[in-house]
Amino acid sequence: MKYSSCFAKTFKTPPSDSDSANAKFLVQAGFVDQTMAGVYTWLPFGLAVLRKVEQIVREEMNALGALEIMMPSLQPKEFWEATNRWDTVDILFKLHSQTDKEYALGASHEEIVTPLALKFLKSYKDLPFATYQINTKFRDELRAKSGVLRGREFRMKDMYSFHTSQEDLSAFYQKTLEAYVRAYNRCGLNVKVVEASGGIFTKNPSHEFQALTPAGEDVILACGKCEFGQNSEVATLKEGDACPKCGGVLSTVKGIEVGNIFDLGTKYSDAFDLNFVDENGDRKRVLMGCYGIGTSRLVGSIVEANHDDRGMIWPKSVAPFQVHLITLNSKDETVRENIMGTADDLVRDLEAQGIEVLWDDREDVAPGAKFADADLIGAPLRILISEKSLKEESVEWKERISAEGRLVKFVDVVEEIGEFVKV
RNA sequence: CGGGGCGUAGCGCAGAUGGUAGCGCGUCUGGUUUGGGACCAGAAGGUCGCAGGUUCGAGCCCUGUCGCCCCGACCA
Repeated sequence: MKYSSCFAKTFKTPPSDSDSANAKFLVQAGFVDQTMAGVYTWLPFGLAVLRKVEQIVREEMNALGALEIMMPSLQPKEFWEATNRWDTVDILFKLHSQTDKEYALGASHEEIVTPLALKFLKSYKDLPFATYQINTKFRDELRAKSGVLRGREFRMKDMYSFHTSQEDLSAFYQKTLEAYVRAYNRCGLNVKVVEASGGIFTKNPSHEFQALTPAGEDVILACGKCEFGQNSEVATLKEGDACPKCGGVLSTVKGIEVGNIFDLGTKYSDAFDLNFVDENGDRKRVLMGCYGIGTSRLVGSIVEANHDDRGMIWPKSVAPFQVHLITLNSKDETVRENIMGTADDLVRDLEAQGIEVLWDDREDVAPGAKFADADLIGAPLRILISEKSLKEESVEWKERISAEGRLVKFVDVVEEIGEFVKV
């Protein structure tokens, strides 16, 4: 993609009214645009990142055997009354139609997925199964804050599982927990699995996934060696204690909650009378689990955990594009055409291999502005073609995470980039 | 919803004691430039969040209202 063809440009000055890194850089770099408090438009670069994050999550859910569906955001009042949540969940957006019917905007989808299961689930032979969606959620938060970390409209993957027995549910719950850790790691995030209040000793366990970053609002006790963590609000342990799992040392760190999983037991199957017939012909309650990842929050968390004072530093796996190509102008007409022609060929070769490139093809822009934009946008690899590099039959190769660049010969560059983008 | 801060050009800001709005960046035109946010000349762009009120006169004073940010309570 040519920078000159993208309508969503970077801003030289960051927005004045934000303090969190994700709000500042995502807006300044033209990844998102704030429509109102807690509501954002995802622009081309931001959407590219969001899609990659969601694809990673999708792959991990598929690997669990879950099937993707899409449930409605506009939801009937009666289902929310059936679970007694219409009047008790205060973050629920409620709206009236022109004929004065009332609806909820989906804050969560137990009220949709459980009646859905009721239509198909009859026998133990239908179990277990899991289904999920990646969709927009609406929650009437009293205070939206911190850029995309807490919006009133946001993206979320929510999965629901259905089981005949507690053993089966617990086993799937554990598999999902492990899949979550893999998904976060693939997104370049270091997470701790934190026992939510009640913890493993209660009948219905719940776990939170905390992305470790100084910008986090939750204080957790985390093991330095394994993924164990405990929310400091419910902690029975303290800093310096031994990790109950691996014996490592526990220390206090800050985290952003990027996921939450619940053993729901029969809470929703009770509300909707969701049963199955077992091997003996007896009617029994279905057991359920639900599992959520805030994917738009995940994007913000990745920025919080991966930036410096000049801009974002995207992990390769979720970068909007792998290569940020810069061409510098020359006063010599022939050299200039050579630079642009070389860049054009390189882009074609890379894109033929499925490697995404942003080419900053602007000609009347000072070099410093292009460097500053590349740092701000944060693609993993910056490739520069100039009169200087042309004389060496090379491009200048500089990774976002390193301070120094080096020259790479034209004949080698496509292959080297091909190697670089793997992993 | 409680507390605090702020709404003036696309972005960032300035506008003593009320007198009819300005700066930087960006944008447009022409020219000169091109390795860390260039330079010269010219130009466009604002019912000062909105609604009332006080006044001869309001960006500025008063009342109300909407919005945004931060802290708190609550949450993926």
